[in-house]
Amino acid sequence: MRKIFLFMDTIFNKVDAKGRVSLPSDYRAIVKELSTEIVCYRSLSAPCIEGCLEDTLDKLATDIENATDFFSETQDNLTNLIFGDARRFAFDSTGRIMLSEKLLKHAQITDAAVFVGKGRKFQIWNPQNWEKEEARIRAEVMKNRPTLKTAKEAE
Amino acid sequence: MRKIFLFMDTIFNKVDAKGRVSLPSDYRAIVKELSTEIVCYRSLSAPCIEGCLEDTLDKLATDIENATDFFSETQDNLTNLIFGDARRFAFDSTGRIMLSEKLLKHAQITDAAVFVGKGRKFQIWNPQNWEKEEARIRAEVMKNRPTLKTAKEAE
DNA sequence: TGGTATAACATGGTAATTTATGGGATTCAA
DNA sequence: TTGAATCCCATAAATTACCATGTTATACCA
Repeated sequence: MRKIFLFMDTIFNKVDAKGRVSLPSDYRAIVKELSTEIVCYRSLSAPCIEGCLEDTLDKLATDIENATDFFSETQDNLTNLIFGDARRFAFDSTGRIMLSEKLLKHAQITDAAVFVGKGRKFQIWNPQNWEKEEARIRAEVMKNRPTLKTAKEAE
Repeated sequence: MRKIFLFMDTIFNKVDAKGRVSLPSDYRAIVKELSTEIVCYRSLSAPCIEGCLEDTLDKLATDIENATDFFSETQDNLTNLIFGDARRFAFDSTGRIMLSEKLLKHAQITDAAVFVGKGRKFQIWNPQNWEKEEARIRAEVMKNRPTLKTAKEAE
């Protein structure tokens, strides 16, 4: 098992009439090291789908257990939403997954999708929506370039 | 992985019609200690490509996780921008990588590139642009020579 | 020190492989 | 038995691995 798992890059893929999408090969390579499935859920903060390895959600669960006093009730509620929403998705022999109606609707995805790497996680966007979102983020980050230090203080 | 490695020197290489460039052999020697790949992304502050080992980004991912919480908006923005842009680049048996259109365009590279060592990272420049940038940096540094002490205080 | 042999490297071209994607067949369940 | 989900096959395009050559740098020897 490799030590490093990072979902990266921005990949545009088609969604066919059956709702099938190819998981980018880079992503598959990562997933295959650990299992045959990814976990997806509706993002709580944006009109997109979030995906990760089950390990990542497991780590989140552990973090909550170890820092119960740190987490507020609202954050606790958020985790409930995530675990209640999340589902495993396996990919077939050609590397495609079939996303659910619920997820596609939330992300407004019909015939094309963009996979955006986020390190331990990734997101799946409607291409037009992502284009706007990327511009927004870039503008915001450039306006006040964060350091890890200020990022922490800003919270 | 070796503990000590530094990307150094400035190396000029050609870029062929397919976007292939030889990674300088010194750089390859460093990369080979750990894997067969480097990670490249568009610099946030200059018209050039930045490259490093995946370890370096993995460390960044961990730092972001530790500095912000799972639901942080800051974390969202940072990870989208950095990991959404980065990509792995493997080199073939002759030591070449194939840079993407996106990266080449950002750095205005067409038929030649300059690799500039930066310690843990390195940059890839359009030769003319680098010539100007190097002159600019040198002039600036000479004008007001920084020390590590003042650099730290300035934060 | 000078000259030559050797190895390493950058670079051009081509073959082989992988990937994304469409379509059809098969299975399963309501 | 109808609709949906899964599996399998085909293909075009993009990516990657491989081979060949000239050039440069290095090592070796007289």
